[in-house]
Amino acid sequence: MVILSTSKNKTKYLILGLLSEQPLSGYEIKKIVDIRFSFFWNESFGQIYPELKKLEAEGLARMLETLNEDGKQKSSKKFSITQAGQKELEKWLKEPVEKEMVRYELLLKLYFSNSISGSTMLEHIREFQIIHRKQQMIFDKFEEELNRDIDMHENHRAILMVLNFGQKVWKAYDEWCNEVISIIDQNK
Amino acid sequence: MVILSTSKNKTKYLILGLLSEQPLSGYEIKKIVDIRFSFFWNESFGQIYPELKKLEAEGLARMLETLNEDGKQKSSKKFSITQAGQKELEKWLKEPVEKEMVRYELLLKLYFSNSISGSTMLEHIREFQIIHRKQQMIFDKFEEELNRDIDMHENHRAILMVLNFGQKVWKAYDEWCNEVISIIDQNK
DNA sequence: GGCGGCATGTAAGTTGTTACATGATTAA
DNA sequence: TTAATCATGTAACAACTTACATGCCGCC
Repeated sequence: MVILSTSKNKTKYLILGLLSEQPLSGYEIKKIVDIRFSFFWNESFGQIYPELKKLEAEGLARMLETLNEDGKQKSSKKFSITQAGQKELEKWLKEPVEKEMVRYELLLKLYFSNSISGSTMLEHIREFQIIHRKQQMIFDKFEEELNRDIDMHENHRAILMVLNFGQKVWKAYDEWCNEVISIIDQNK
Repeated sequence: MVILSTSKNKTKYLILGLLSEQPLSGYEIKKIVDIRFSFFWNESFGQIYPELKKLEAEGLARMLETLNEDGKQKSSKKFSITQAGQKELEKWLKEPVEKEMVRYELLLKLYFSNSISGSTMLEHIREFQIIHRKQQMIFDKFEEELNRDIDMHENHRAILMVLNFGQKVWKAYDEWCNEVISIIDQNK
């Protein structure tokens, strides 16, 4: 039995990465991923909460005081990163990037589209285009925001690069949609 | 308890889709996915073999004769699609496309790259670029091949569109890499 | 008083990966 | 004859989703 220690479990590093910026609760982590990362990452509560527990047990994260000044229980449990956690994060950041994982159901359907009518396929592609155009508007808004208060995040420059990836790839999606739509339209 | 029947299990449809073109064995399915679909899909043996069994049990696929003319056992088990299977495939093809799923570890690392040196990040991006340039050459070769024997597959046109998706998106990757590399280089 | 958002958490199920076992055939 | 490739399969595990339970808080 060969033991391989390639760092799978990416949830761990996502959480450590976010905690390295500021203390956060599980709920806040989920919100950030949904809003800012959704175009290249996803996580569910079912992964985040257990992982936070595990990180605490391993000494990579620490739960902050859960009492208010008045002695009452706070509603949310915030976690901060420990030194060991920061070290673990940096170790992962230096490791080679594993192949991204993608699964485009649209392309699968298109590949097999012989079995259905062109107009059905057309609908699928139009739907794809609409959804991704909405995301493009979100990119624009976020980029504008970032350019306005330039020092909101110290990792401002890196965020812009990530955003730019989305912009470029989503633009490619859009152009492809236009091309494919016109091809299918001609052949109807 | 609410039962929702959105067709998850995509392996099923991938197999049905491939079988709708020609009878195939599990091994051949895996090969096709690895070679032709790898840029937008993946499957492992651990999914394919059990799924084939299930499809047969459900009457959506049928195992072909496993004896040669000389009465000896063939080494591979080929499956063909049944009428019920073809119907099931078409049903799925008409259903709305579910959101594609993507996970770019590179972007996650870039987002958190404050914690590491620019040169490490640069290496990651160069590596990403190299890997994807190799894929671009594969796209080119496959496209050329398709344009040569124009009737090799009856779904020739659809395949070209799928390929074109890869071409466009991979080009966007490449341009992004160049930009990001030059930005990081300037700031070193 | 009820609704929506905030907030934490888990149990059950599904999906997907990996390592391993096994054996046939082919090419050097 | 030995290594590679073809070929099938499964068991154990890891990852991930989903539905559900629970309760707070503010506000209309």
